[in-house]
Amino acid sequence: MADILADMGYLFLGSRLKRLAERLQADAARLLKTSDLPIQPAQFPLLAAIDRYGPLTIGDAVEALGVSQPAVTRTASSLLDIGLLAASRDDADMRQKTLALTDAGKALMARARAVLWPPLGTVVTDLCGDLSGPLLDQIGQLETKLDHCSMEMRVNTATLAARHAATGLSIREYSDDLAEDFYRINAEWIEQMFVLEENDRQILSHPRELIIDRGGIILFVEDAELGVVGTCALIRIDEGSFELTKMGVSEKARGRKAGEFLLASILERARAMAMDRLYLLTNSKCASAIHLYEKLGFVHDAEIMAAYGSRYERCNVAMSNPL
Amino acid sequence: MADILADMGYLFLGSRLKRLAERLQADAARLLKTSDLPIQPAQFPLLAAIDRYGPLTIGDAVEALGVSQPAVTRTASSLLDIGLLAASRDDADMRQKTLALTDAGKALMARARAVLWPPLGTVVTDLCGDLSGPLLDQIGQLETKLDHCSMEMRVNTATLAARHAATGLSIREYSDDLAEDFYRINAEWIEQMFVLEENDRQILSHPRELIIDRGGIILFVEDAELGVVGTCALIRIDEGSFELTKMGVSEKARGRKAGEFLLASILERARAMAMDRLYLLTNSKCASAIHLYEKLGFVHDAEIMAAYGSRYERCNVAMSNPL
DNA sequence: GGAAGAAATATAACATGCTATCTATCATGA
DNA sequence: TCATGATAGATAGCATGTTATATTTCTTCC
Repeated sequence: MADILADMGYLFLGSRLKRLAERLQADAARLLKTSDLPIQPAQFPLLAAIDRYGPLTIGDAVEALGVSQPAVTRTASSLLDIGLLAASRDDADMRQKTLALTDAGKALMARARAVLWPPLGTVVTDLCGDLSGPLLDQIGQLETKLDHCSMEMRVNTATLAARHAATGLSIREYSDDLAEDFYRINAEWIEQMFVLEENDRQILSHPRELIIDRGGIILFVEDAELGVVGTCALIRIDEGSFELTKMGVSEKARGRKAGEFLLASILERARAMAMDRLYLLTNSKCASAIHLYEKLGFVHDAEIMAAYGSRYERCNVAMSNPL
Repeated sequence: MADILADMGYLFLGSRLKRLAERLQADAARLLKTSDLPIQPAQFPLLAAIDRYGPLTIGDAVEALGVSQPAVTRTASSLLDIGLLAASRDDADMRQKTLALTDAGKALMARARAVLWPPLGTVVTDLCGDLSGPLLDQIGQLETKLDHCSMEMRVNTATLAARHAATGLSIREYSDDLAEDFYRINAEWIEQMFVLEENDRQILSHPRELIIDRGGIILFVEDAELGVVGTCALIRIDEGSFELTKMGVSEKARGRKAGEFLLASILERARAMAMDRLYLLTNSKCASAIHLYEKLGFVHDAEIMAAYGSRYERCNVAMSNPL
């Protein structure tokens, strides 16, 4: 089914912008919730305006926000109710009401500036920086990008990345010049704990053909000094089923949460792909890995074990992620 | 007071898009009303989708519109209520509901295609065609344009223009190569009925300096065969007051509503400029002009007469427009 | 100094988007 | 064949935008 709003072009520009805006706002609402900033997205601009310009009357805020006066009045009321704003009547003019941030309001804005704005700003700037051409084209491109990976996921990933950047770690996408690293890192731990099965060798030797080209993903974690120190793959098994596999972190880089960073990153990507099922197969000897899987939401799954357990000799544990 | 949404750039992109979208939708609502299309702007995409793709189930429509299922269900219900859509349950699957246009719905869409889409499409395409650069810049440019003249006004003007285009008339903005026409057309009628005062001569000789550069407007009406046959100006007297003046149509072009077209066009522009007061000064000898002024909303105004009546020798009638 | 109009907010009513959840029907598998 | 889960749509409830209008307070002018 085609998209009528895109089909009609400029004629339905208003509806299309609204749809895009709602989508961004819905993501913003979820981000505010996960960042533990207990406000609604529409309340943010008013707080930001007062934070930036100092105390404002309702009328000032109407101008600063560019929305209707009743909208500002309602937003202000709700912020007064939850104690983020305080109102004072001016002696000079008892009609006016001056809104100022309370300490709680200041604290909230400080937190927002610290934890939400940096990743959000980066993500939106990057997202829009790539766009080009006429307005409608840019909107179409933006919609396509968001279809592929929502704003929320992008911000979560960026947040995670920022947290680890401080420790010198960063995530890289697959490219052919990383194929060797993919082999090396996995061969290292597999040979140490088990034996390389033919199945392993095939996949490790042909990552582009057997993983990427079939709709899978490979990510790497790179240390600023040590280079590429970890990798992990999602292989598409059938239409909506993916297997998380070939996850390894070099011994020299252990103990720095590189594995957690990698796994969390690939899970973000997985969630953005609307897959039905994500599972993994491993062995009870890999206790620390299993602990990590559990930490990030995987649960033991007998059904998966029964269905796929025979694919590797070494497999005796199966887990799935509810996504 | 600055605009916080613009100030914060990409960070508040969602809110900014929403504001812009609401603005366009509000204008669309007014246009639907004035075009006597008794529906809400959000109902339009559903009708258009069915009109274009044929009968749809609710589920199909969800895909086509790209909004949530409850939104589609509600829109469909309201359109069923007012008789523009008809629903039928499919024998094959009693859960599904197929929506089709009724005769009334088809008639409405036909009318919309005939009277609303052409001017709306033209206006939005023109408006967005001029935009360039990154997304935020284009949004800013679009906002500025709409501040200057709303979507609704632009469409009304375009509609008017289309109606007159059929008779070979079109409106042109001031440009320096039309300065001669401005002088010629006004000198013609003034000299015929009165005498050219020094005041007139100044203004007619320096339209850019004395009108355009001071925030005023000059429009011309052009005939496909006869060339420029009429003109009219709005002069800014002070901050919010404008005087409509120097309106004339060549004798050879009378009787073709060129004057009405011109005056209606400049009034559209005037309304878009949020002026406090718009008045004109004329003489009771100009009976047909006064009739036209009255037709388009001007009323006799003694207060204006008292305040400004002495500016021209020939003035004995003052009128103002409530805008 | 008091009435009238203007200005700053508040309130009401409605349009529309969303998420979450309910209901009715269909499809599937023991 | 019937329970069970999936699917299509309906409903409830909220967020947030709008316009129209009411209320309170100020300003201005006779």
